[in-house]
Amino acid sequence: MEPTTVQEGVERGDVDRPSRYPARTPASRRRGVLGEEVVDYVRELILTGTLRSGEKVDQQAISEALDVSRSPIREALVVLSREGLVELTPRRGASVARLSREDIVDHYALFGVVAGRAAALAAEGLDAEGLAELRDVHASFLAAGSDGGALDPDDLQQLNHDFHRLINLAAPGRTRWLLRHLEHSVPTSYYEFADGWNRVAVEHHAAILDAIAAGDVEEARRAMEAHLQASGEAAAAELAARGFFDSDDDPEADLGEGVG
Amino acid sequence: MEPTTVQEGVERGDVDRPSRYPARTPASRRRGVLGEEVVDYVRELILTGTLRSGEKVDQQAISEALDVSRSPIREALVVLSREGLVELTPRRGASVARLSREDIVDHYALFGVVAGRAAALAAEGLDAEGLAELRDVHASFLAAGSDGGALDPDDLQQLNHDFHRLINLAAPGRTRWLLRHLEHSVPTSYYEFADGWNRVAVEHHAAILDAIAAGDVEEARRAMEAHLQASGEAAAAELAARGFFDSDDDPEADLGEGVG
DNA sequence: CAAATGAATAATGTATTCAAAGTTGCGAGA
DNA sequence: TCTCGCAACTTTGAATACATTATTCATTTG
Repeated sequence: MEPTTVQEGVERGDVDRPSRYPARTPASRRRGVLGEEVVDYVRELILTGTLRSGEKVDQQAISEALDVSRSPIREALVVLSREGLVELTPRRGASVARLSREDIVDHYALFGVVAGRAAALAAEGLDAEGLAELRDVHASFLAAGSDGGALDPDDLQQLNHDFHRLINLAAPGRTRWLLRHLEHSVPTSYYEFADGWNRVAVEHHAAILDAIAAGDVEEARRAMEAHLQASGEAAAAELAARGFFDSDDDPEADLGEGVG
Repeated sequence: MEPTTVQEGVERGDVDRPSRYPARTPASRRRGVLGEEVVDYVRELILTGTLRSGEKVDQQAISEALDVSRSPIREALVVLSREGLVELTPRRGASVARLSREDIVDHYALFGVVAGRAAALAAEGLDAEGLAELRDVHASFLAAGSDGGALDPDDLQQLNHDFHRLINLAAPGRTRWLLRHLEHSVPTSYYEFADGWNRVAVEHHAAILDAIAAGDVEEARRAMEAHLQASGEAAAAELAARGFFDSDDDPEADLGEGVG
């Protein structure tokens, strides 16, 4: 790339900028997906609360942190703005979207409404094979949950994901497409199986599975909506713990621009 | 532009400045929004059937057509890929998404499910003022529909849009956000009031309005879902007429990859 | 002393350049 | 003649360069 980078002259005391944008250089730097890499990077910064609500997103800082030019960063910011995680203001760049707790809960409610449609369709016409697979995955999930943590969180996350994916397969392509996007633009991986959430999730999944197996369309929809609504509460709690939301009692909150 | 738009997010410090200098946004200022311009341009090319399903999107051609560099074009393609109108393949560029008739119908079904949620919320707690406004808009729409075309399509479109917007105001921010995106990534402006569609729409709107006014949550949801499902059929028909879908009689149809 | 003005600085949006991968077309060999 | 392979051409994706606008900061002025 650029071995002769001009790094001198940056002797200012901005030691906190690199801390907020941790350097990262994955070995798999394939060309053509750099933008996606940046998306994941920034999304994680936002969802983990490193970048606070309303804060300006510094393109150059990301550029230096990931050793990537601003072109893919710009594209990533466009993606994130479509996900609703950042706001683009024409000549003023990107800032972290001001999502309230209500927004998160609402997001999951939407998620539930759409996933409920998928569940209803699954209850209507899921073939025997699909149902068997679904039972299988649920059994594993159930076992893992009862063991009290025999599997690591990643596996639980995978099982949870598989459960939903199998159901969503019953839905048409566009529904699955929207579900993918709704899932990605909000935390699903980190929080979900902390505490006793997997216990709750297992029960929810059981209810959903039963309804689908019984061909009870309305109940499948209702159970799925309830499940994701509860997930929303869990997600909101987790995000709050991370300092994702604006806190009035936080005096250090105004790091960047004094907004409101 | 549109004085009826709900402006949100513009929270620049000085809110009430008793100034004699009214704000003005010159249309000539097209810097910083070039990407949006390209988005609209390409989207129209796709939705009008000029760019056919599966066809490659030529960045250089757009660049020359709009006299714009490839940077904003690239960003526009990212936006369109998030809307599901184009597909980005890592080193092979962008191609028009292969949306089937089923996809369009499904898209509107999703639209209906989400809008149905908004309608349900409206039925739950729309204030008197909002309800009055809604009745007002509907009355205008009804009159225009009965006249048999006294207003031009743009005005009808505007009234239709207002009707839905007023209902959606009862929903939380994220629901409105998703509805906006669902609306934009599919034809809503061109087809809707051709033929006798406005007659049908008026009836649907009446049913929705009645349910909301009566506070019948379930009926409001059902009526809204039915309305958008019907809209989906109309949209699919219009798109088919434009040659949007792959036609079997077109031997040049299979240009790209076969998508399972 | 506060507010306002203007220059200096930084950051953004867009254009342009560059390297790498894809695509195409032609010729050699079976 | 058909197929495979190689080289020239295209196009993409990323980096860099440039022009314009936002922001900061010191100075001035009432």
